[in-house]
Amino acid sequence: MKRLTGASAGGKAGVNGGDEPPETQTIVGLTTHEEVYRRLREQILYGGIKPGSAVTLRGLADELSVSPMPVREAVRRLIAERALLLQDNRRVMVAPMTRETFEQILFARRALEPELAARALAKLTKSDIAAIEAVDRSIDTAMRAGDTEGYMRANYQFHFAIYRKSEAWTLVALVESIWLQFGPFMRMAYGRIGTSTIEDHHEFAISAMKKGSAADLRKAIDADIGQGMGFIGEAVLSRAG
Amino acid sequence: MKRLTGASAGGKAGVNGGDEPPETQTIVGLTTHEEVYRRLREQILYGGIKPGSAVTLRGLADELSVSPMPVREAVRRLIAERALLLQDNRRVMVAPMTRETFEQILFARRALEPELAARALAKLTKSDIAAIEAVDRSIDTAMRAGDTEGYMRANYQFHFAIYRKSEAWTLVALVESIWLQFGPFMRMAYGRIGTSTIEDHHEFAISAMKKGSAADLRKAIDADIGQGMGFIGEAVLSRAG
DNA sequence: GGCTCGAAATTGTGATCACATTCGACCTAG
DNA sequence: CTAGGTCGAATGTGATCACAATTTCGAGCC
Repeated sequence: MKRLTGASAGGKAGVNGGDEPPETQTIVGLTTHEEVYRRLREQILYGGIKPGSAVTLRGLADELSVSPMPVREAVRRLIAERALLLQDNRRVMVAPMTRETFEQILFARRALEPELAARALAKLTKSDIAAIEAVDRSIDTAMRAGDTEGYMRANYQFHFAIYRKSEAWTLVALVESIWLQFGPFMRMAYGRIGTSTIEDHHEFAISAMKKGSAADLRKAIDADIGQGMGFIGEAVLSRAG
Repeated sequence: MKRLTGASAGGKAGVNGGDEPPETQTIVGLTTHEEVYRRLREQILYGGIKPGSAVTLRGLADELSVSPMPVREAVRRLIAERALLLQDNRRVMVAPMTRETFEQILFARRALEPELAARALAKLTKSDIAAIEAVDRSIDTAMRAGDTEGYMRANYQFHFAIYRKSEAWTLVALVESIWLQFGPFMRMAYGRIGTSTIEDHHEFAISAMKKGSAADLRKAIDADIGQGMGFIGEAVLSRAG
């Protein structure tokens, strides 16, 4: 069972966790709900929580050994970002995917992500590109090993390492929200199909970055989106509407 | 001073407000924080809160005669939607506008909103169009009267009456988040320039809807965005970077 | 034996308290 | 008169309690 090591800044009212010395090795300066948020966000993004499965405030609180309060705030935030869905029963779950939602996410990604990559292009240094290449190699490794979560983490890093270089924070935030919404389904898709059949458009993207060609980079990103989302579409939406 | 009339569903622990009979005329079924959220959202969207001005949890709670708790959740949600900004001091304010943010919002609007309108086109009935025309007339009225807030409300209604008809909820949610981010600046812009000089692209949009021409509708919406955002750009960003 | 109804447990929501940090005003020293 | 410092008020964060609504599960009835 994971636990949030030690208390962070802010009010430490009431009894302490108990068995740990104060001032543990946690990254200080973060509020507890922020830490809970990041942890949940990762779990959702990399498929740790299956779509349709419900989460409860007290359950998560126990799991992370914190009080329900910071969990409430983290969950509320994730609901606002559409990573979680608040049902009419006021219960919280990972949102299921419909064909319509899927299609809209695909459109939004194609509209925003190639642009983001193009904006990043001018600001990419040699060492940035080298780092991105390294990430791409770890994608290949994970892919060949059949390590789905590793693949997803690396794939996320690959894309956002580029996008963040654009320094277009407003757009990056929009795209991150979109990724949160289809993350769980990526996991389902690769869990069903496997990672071995993925064709790699990242090579084209990297060579486009090296050439400094915005048009080629847009094309590569767009192709990558189309293929990745195609997988999800086939695997997840084949039977349901 | 506004107040949230009566208590809503959910725990009513401790002493009651005091002076009101139970079961007041409020819309029941809504949680308190949801109601607070909508109220704050409106204030932000229509410029009731000036950019850069700070809001406090207890301040808002007193203003609405609720406990700080639902305000916390509402504010947290608005922060996640980027309508409010959590500073390093952990204080909350309406986000200021920078040239970069402005430019990104403009891009995202142009990428998403014409598409949304085009998707709505097929589902628009005669009566829908008539209703939208009525909203457009109220825009004219407010414009001539110099009623900035009325103009903004009606303008918002005009756009989202169309967009919502697309039933593309995922995309609509993205666009709503974007509108929340530039709402306050629209108010500033019109407060400075006035509403009288606004050219009306809505007529073109309406005639495009009547003709059923998706291409024309896209063009009209795009032109409307360009003009509206141009106003904000000139008025708000003329001096600051 | 399958179904229904009711009691107990679980869950989300709101209120209140506790505390560390930060902001602001007032005061004092130069 | 200005700059620096100190103390009090205000604020965000987390914990705990209270309560209504929903869910869950087991006992009783047909």
